[in-house]
Amino acid sequence: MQKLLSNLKITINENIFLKDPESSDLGKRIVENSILLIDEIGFDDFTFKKLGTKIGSNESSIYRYFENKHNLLVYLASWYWSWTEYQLVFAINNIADPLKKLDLAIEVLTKTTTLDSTFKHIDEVVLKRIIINEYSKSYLTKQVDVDNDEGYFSIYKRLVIRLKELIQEANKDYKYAFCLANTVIEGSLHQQYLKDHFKSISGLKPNEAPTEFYKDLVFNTLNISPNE
Amino acid sequence: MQKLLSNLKITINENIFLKDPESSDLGKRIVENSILLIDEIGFDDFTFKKLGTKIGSNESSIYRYFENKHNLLVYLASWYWSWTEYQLVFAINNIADPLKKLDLAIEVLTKTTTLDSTFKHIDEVVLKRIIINEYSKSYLTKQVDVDNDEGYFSIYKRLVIRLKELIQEANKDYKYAFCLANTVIEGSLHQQYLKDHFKSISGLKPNEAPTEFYKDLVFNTLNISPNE
DNA sequence: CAAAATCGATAGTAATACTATTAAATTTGC
DNA sequence: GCAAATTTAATAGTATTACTATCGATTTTG
Repeated sequence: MQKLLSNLKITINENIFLKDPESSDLGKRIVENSILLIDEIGFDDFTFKKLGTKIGSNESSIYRYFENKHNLLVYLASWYWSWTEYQLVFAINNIADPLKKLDLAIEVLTKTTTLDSTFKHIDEVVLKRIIINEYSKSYLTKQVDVDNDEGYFSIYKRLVIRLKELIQEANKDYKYAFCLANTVIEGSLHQQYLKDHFKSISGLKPNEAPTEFYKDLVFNTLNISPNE
Repeated sequence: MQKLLSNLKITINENIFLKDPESSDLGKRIVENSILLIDEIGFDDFTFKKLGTKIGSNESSIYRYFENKHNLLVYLASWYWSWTEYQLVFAINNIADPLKKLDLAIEVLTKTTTLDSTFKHIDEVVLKRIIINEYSKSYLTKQVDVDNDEGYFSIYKRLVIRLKELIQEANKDYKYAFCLANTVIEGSLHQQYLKDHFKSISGLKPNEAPTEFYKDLVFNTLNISPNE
């Protein structure tokens, strides 16, 4: 995708990190290479020691940026959802028709991710793979309620609320707008996981995004159809 | 729920365990108490050592039943999905109308779980909570493709295929039967998780199951409605 | 240019996720 | 009913993880 804004900065809740990784070269290398390393060996086998070796730095230095690897994952996820939110906002900006807005929103939220050159140190395609493979591990924990109170998931929740409002705008009488919004956002990740690892029960072809499925699902459920 | 069959035995793929936990008293205590302990402290903090202490047995004895805690989780999940499959099969048995069958299937797959007295050593209500909180960790791993080849997820996949066929029976022309089947089964777990931990974006009330949402979703999407 | 902040290196700890061995207890097979 | 086979408990041990603490050396900044 092309640049949306040349000086766009993604802002992440300060509770998530100890020192802002955007504030130094080392911080950016931590973020950049943690994405590559988690993609390579998986979050479960990922350690700060291995990351330190990869970036030619020390384990203890990484601990000065993030309390632990869990918080680093929350940081990466927040970055991804914030980036996605920007795309959503730009996509529907200046569009008046609620159905067209909803159509574009589903498009942004379910399509295959492409590289955004605005952020040099972040590979969005690889990051998306991490979100698909690891995102649920960031909240399926015993500390989820504490983390939630700290605001760790506020960007994600804001995105769900945005989609919920677009759904409600498109059909004022629909009773399950929140459930449907969650279905599209989280479900889309799951469908993409199935495509790669559970082919026999996935309804998607190797290079297909679940976009058409979700558009059909949402517009039929709301009993409306988007004006083309 | 009442007994379906008094001598029902849930059969689990032999690759998942080293020694069948149903074959001994210790094995049953391992299964029974692992459910309670995982629910209590979460899968991430759960260890065989802690389980050994809880059942007054030894870590090394548990390792004779399961290679590691990951396989134990796969075992518990297989048990849950197999049990769910039985409920589904019995619910739609002898029903001819495809729409009524689909309606009952959604009911079974999305409703709140209640205790089944057929299995004395397994608390299905607690097990369901584990499935909601931990199931995705059983496949979001780097070994997922190997595990899949070993048949670790075959019961789950069979359940998705059953629902897909019911969907297709209800509407022969619908193009996304697999995507929709996955949406109902996996999505239902996610909606129940949100209800407990992300209230502000959950569309469900504290004691509400997502059943009505999914019935509305499926029947509107398929452009049909169940005959009552 | 001095003070403050940052970083790398090293060391250390408790816990985890196992494996191996051995002896005691229990089950079974005849 | 007893010997053989199996199962279990107990102990010990290993490599790795997930940190914390300390301490110079280097870099940044005011």
